Amino acid sequence: MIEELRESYGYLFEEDLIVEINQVGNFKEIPAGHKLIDIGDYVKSIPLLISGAIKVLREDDEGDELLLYFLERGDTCAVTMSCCMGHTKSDIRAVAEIDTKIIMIPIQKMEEWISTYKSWRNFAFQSYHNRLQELLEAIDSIAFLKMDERLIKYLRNKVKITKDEVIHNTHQEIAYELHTSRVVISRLLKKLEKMGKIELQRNYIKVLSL
Amino acid sequence: MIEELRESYGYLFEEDLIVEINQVGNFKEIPAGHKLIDIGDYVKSIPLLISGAIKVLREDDEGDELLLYFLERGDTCAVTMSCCMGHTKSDIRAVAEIDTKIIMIPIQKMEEWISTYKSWRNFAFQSYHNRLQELLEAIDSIAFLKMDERLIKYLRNKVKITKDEVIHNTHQEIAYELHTSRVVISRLLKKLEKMGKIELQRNYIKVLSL
DNA sequence: ATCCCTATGTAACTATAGTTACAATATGTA
DNA sequence: TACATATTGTAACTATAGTTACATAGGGAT
Repeated sequence: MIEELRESYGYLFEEDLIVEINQVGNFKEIPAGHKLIDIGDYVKSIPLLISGAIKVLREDDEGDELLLYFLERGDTCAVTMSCCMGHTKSDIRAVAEIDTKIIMIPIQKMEEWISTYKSWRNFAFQSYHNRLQELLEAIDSIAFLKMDERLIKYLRNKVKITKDEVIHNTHQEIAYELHTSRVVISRLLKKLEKMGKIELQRNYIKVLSL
Repeated sequence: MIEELRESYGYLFEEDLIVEINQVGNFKEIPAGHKLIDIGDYVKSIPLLISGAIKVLREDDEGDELLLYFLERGDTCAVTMSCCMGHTKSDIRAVAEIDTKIIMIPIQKMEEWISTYKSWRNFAFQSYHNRLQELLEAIDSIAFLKMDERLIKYLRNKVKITKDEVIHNTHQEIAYELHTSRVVISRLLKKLEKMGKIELQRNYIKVLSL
């Protein structure tokens, strides 16, 4: 397990820190679809991603969702970090998009390392930086793009994250993540199919050229 | 000037740091409407707000804007900080909403203090935390609210930030900040006026009960 | 006063998205 | 096989937002 850690974070952290993460961190394998953190949860540790992908979602009053962004190898969830340090409840939901390996770091260690390891501190700042960028990207999509463009962006991103040109989602699931209705998604997908960009099947979508 | 600094940041920073900020910081008075930072600018210093308010905006491909959030006393712009530390161009625009006093901190000092002053480091993390929250709020508004609700939220916020129940903006200006068209805003404002919530005049809007 | 520019009001229309309703098809299970 | 359930396709309609076009009005400058 320390080899995997070294592989993902060796270029970021000194050996001392890697060893310490290996000691105090809690290695976990998360199956696709499993919920890591929910809205309202008190968070006592933050995840470092070793492999796989985690999607981060926001919820409205009615309980409907909106996909914010994905976390990948080498990422951590700055929003969770932010909750940890502010000792507030989580305001996002995190769900494994594919099978994922993570190391959970307890909050005390996380805060301690900010003082003791410069590389960890830089990592923390860099994570915030990355998350701000992702949120700005999300805002751009929602505020500036129409649903058809958002859908295309979503499909492209899905292929990139899952490394699979076949998207294993129903129209309903896609509608949830884009915070719209199934009928709207079916309509737009059908249009993309007629343009020869995708191929629609039950329970999956094959991306041809987007 | 150090008194104003102490007033706004004394509860956050130790006296040593206050003195140092006073020495290296560049005190500036910004008149309402003045642009502090534009998209694409290289940023070599970050602002600490002493008084007033700064609005932070995002731009789309066509050059149209979207208001993200306001900065107030005790705030700094984490997005700018993030650009500084990543040595990238600014991806937002910052404009004084009202007359504003700030102290500009050069980037080298900012990074130095992260190592030397624990209170500064906490401040930096707290700023990121606050900005993430504001961006999530912005996403909620754009993704989950309809234009009429967004407008009400906007008007309420404007009153709070400017501490003035009279909003000195044209419909066109409001439309820019909400990334919609003037006609839409005029329409919705007229509806609010008919409901007795606001009073419309040329060049300003009086908020009665929102 | 007259002129000009900006701001606002409003109608009519279009475009996009969301909703309702139902048919058709696929897939798994008894 | 027959049935139940989930998924997708589609039409028809409504709601919301964006666009175009033009009228009206305020307020300053000459």
